Amino acid sequence: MSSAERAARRPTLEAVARLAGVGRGTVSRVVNGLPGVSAKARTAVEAAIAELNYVPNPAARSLVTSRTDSIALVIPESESRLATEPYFSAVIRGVSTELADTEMQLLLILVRDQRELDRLIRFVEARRVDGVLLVSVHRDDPLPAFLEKTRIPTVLVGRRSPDEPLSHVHSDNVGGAALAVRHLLGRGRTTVATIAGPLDMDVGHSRLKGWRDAHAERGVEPDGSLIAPADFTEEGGRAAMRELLDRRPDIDAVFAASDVMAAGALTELRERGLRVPEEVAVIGFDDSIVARHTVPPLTSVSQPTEEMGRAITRLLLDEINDPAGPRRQLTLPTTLVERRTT
Amino acid sequence: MSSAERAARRPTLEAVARLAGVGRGTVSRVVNGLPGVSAKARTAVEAAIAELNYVPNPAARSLVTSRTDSIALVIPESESRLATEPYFSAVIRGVSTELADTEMQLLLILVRDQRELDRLIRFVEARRVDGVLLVSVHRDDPLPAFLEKTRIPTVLVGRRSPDEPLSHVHSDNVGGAALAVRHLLGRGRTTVATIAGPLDMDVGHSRLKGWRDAHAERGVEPDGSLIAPADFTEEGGRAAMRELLDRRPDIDAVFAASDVMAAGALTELRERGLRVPEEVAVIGFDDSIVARHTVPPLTSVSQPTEEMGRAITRLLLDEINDPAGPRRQLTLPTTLVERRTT
DNA sequence: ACAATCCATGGGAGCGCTCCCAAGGGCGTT
DNA sequence: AACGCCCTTGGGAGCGCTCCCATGGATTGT
Repeated sequence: MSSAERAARRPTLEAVARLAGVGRGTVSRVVNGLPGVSAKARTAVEAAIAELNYVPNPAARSLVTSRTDSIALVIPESESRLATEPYFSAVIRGVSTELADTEMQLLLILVRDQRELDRLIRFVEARRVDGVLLVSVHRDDPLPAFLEKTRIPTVLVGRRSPDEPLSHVHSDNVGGAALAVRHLLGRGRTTVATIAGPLDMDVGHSRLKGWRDAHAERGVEPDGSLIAPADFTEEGGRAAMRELLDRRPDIDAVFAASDVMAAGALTELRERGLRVPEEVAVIGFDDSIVARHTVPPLTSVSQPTEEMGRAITRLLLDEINDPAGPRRQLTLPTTLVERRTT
Repeated sequence: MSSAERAARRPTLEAVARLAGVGRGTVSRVVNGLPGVSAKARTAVEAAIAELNYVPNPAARSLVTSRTDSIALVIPESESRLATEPYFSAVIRGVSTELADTEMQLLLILVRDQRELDRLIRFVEARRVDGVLLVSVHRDDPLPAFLEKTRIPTVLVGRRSPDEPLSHVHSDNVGGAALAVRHLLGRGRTTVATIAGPLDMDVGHSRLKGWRDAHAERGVEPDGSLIAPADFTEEGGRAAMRELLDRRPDIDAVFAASDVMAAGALTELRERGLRVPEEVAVIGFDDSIVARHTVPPLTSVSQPTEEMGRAITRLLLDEINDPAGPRRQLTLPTTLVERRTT
């Protein structure tokens, strides 16, 4: 059976070398696009590769180079968010696009409980990827620290705090939020509340800071009763809106730190019979598809989500190629997209 | 530097064997949970593994076993759909959940253009995964045929046609559609149009068939003017609704083959001042989050998307373990979720 | 024309693991 | 007491590739 097995087996470098009448080294050089191969040899090898339909065995390559040619995208989020947030899809698309002209592959790892976390840790320790992209970081998330310790190339989307040491990409959350609030204030709204994101995340803090900054520019110190933090979910946004309205019936505008939360707020406003935007103006953040679907369509701060996916990928590939280099970071601009809620 | 390098390098099986005072074979047996190891040897090996923090090198293992311990989830869709369809996220969650107590990893591969397709083909030919999950199959998609030819374990979500030879999982599209239309007809609606899915996909056909079946049960042969196919996008749904209304102003109900298309239809109805559900009732399909967000909230046929993700994964793992066995297939039930559009 | 270079080339060594077989030790049987 | 069996064990061979070095031929300079 040995010869039959051998026939069924995929061709190896060796087989190509024999057929092309050259040595293994030469084939390897051709396959990897390395210099130092004569035109004649290259042609012969290429013909042999085509004839045998040769494809290199990645495991064998990986064993000696100790590269895996793949990166992991880690999404540490509860069920609900991945379901709701078009944000993640956009990032995935960006990553995939940037990877398209690479030989790198994308591993998707959802971390929703301890079991999945352990699995990820084992995985990274086995160095089954060359680098890690981590989306949605919480202030005290143990994961970034773990990755840092392991010294595996890592790029975060977002950051734990303003002085994040790891490479990361984030959008100009402070600026974007200020943009939104400035817009509201500039149109005569006087009592602008905010549904903040989780305050254990830098996005939460930064968007809240933007809200504060815009007020400060006008010399006003907004009251704490105008702030209600929520958890980026729709139900959370709705509850926050309810709380805000109960506390401050005089609210005439709301800046929500995400579209999904804004959608929840809109539901609450509708329920209470408050007209949007006449009585209460609303602005969201993310400019996701939900913003186009609310009634009325939601004015929102747009961040280039897909571009963020591309950016983190680029930075990660850089870092993989030069792990000793400095950490990379990038802030992407935000813009205001006006629709009907303002 | 050789000794320094050696020190920095991760521990190998050999190192564990030395420390435990046993042979490589014994360590390998312990690591892989194989029988034929004495309790004493097992204990010694486990201690050594813990002390060295040993993690097996997957590339070395893969080289000899020619398994990769990973599967690919292939999503061959245009930008727009991945963005819009919560469907994909749900499937991903299901897959990930099912994989959680496995050592298998998930590779996500988006195939949006020829370049990405070529890349996928190379990838599968290099056998960089043990199996493939393919979502969203079109009738003449070359991919299933390619996978079949390559003889790599494959499970489809959906099917090319009712006699799909490859393993697959799909929901009861015919039954679900019939459920919806029966509901409409049962409530006194007389002119039930349908916005069909792409007719080059089995889902498109099957849901259309369900619409026909429910009419047939009542002995009516619905007119072709009540059918408008679209492409599962919101804009497509809206255009189809427009067309339908222009053709048949007497329509008093619409069954859309997806929630996203139903959302488009609602927009068009609102624009025309037609009240939902009073003048026109609407039912969607998928019961995705968009169904909860339309105004009014959309009645929809629910399919267990996350369960589909789990199911395809189970079937794929089966098929990987027993590639010679018969092809697997599974039909999952659908239910009607009533909201405010009926 | 001869030496000094340079470039293309072949192939040995080795990456870390699994597979498998031969060997050793303990036990039961007659 | 001698033999046979079974279970545990160690380690050689080999998976397919890259890395690197020694070799030989062609090229250039004087």
